Amino acid sequence: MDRPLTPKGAATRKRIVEGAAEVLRESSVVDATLDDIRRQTGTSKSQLFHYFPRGKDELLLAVAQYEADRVLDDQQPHLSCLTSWDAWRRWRDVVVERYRAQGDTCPLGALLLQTGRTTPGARAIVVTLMERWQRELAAGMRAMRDAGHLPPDFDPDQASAALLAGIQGGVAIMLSTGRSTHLEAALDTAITQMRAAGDRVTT
Amino acid sequence: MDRPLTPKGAATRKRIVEGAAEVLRESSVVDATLDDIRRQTGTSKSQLFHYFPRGKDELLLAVAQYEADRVLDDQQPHLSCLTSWDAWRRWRDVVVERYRAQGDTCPLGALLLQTGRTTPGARAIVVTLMERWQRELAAGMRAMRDAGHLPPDFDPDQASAALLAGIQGGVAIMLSTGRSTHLEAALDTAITQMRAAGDRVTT
DNA sequence: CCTAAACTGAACCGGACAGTCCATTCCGAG
DNA sequence: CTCGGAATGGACTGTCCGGTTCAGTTTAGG
Repeated sequence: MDRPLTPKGAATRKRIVEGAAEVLRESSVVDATLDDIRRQTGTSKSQLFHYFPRGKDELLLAVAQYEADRVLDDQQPHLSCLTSWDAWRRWRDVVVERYRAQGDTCPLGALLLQTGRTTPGARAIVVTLMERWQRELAAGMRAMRDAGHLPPDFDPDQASAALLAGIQGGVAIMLSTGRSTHLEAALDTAITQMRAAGDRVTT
Repeated sequence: MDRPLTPKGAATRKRIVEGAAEVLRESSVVDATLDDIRRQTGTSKSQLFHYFPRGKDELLLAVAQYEADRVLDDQQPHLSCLTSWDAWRRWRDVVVERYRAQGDTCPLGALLLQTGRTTPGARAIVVTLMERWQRELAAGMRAMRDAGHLPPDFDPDQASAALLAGIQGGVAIMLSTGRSTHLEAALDTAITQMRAAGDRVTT
């Protein structure tokens, strides 16, 4: 991650990453070759290795990081202000829509399987993504609790962990079935459960 | 899937599938070569193509089916008799233990990513697995409802979908983090939620 | 301009690996 | 015993693809 060099070469690097991401989305990771990426990005082999000296794995890792960043960005600004039931509902809709649009490709998952989960780099990307994601959810839950919409004994840590798991599984199932029912069920039951707990406190 | 031929050559086929499954578990799918499988199973190239004429994909698909069958088998007999809170708890423990033991390999997921989700065969395997799994969960919930442990307006279809999603996501997260916290959170909140609903009916 | 360094392009290499081919062995039926 | 087909072994091959090399071109600073 040394970057002493980059006037406009940085733009090229960015173009490579984004182009590679596009290639990896439409074709499976196993099928995608460096030549495909080269063609798509209008670059050549040597550039790929110029910007990613350690080869394909390094490039894939960069793409993985790029995709990971997009995951949370795509949920903004809703994810960061889950302070009302209405906000939760809007966020839910955004998540469902985002993954429904993504269809049956899971760029991140495929990438990480390719580079190998054992690779510390790959592991780190997904771990920090999950941590940040869950932290946002838990923060929203705490806000709701502090505002009195949830009972004081509500456990945001466990609830956010369960919700995150439900989202991941819902997306995974959608990849195979093509239906978003499980993702919606996971989101809806989680929110319904919270509202039920909230009703109990107001009663 | 023509099987007019197999006195005890079928045993060889079985040996190949099981040996291949073993290989695929310890090494990633991308790394595993036919030679690895050949070596592990004590067979030769020609046999692999004799029993799986359509090549590696056909073999991988057979292994995927084998792994898929194991998933539910490993949860028996608990999965099929979720008729008491105690049974639910036991099942929960079995699931957590099973996946914790499996560690950071996901044979099925890796296989399906390799053969491609678009392949009708691969899709079918995972879809039917999910359907059967969810049906078992929903059956357990209905049994609990009929026994009066859950309120009549409890929706087993949605709840089982959400629970299944939570399990899948919990396992997926465990693959990257190595921690089973999310899987446990998903299971525990689902069961806790059911018990809370049940308490409401008895009150 | 000029020159050095950053950048680009394309031909090339070497290894790995799925799949083929044929020779050999095994086994059961007649 | 023997004949035929199934089962097996293993060498061989064609291809694909990550990675290298090097010669050519643009860019920036003086």
